[in-house]
Amino acid sequence: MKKIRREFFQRDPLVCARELVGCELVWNDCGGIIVETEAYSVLNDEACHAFARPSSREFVAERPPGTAYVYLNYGVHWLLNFLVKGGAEDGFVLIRALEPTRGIETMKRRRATHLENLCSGPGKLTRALDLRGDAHGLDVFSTKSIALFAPVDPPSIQAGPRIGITKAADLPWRFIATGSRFLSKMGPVG
DNA sequence: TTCGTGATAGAG
DNA sequence: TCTATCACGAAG
Repeated sequence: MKKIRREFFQRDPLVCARELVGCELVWNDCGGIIVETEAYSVLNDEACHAFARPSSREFVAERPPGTAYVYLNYGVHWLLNFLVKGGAEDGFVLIRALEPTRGIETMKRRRATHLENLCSGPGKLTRALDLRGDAHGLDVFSTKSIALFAPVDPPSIQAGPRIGITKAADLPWRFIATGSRFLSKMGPVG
């Protein structure tokens, strides 16, 4: 496992989203292999926060690529994204599911459920990791508590439409590790 | 299928 | 102030 570099996030959101699948995400003592992501672009993507939110556009302008963008959804769930900028387009990658690898017992204590269900959703994984709003704005490349590692053997990846959104729902901007048992929705591409 | 929950933005 | 909206999950 090799730590990924900042240049990783200086490409198109779609490329970043695709290549983050297979990477290991570590938050303090817990973590897992990313098996599902979604790309969001600040350009012409109505589903992206930056489309309608000035504070989000400001975040994009002021922060370096690789910054964690964490927000509360539906008043209940924290969702983890990474800022992508410096390529042809700026955007975000939403982390949607993990295959748990580290701190599994700790995560199970937080989320009393079996392994396949532990991090199989964007709100579930932040809960399992105990990652909350105070992680918002942390730079992956200068913060000890958060880290990303590149895979030794990149997995086979499939693309499909994003989940749970109403705007621009037709774009195939969701990426999954083929055949993973740890996805937010089952089936090849949801 | 429903419903809770809270930050945000834009209207009044 | 108030209200609509939102990339979800769990119970039932």
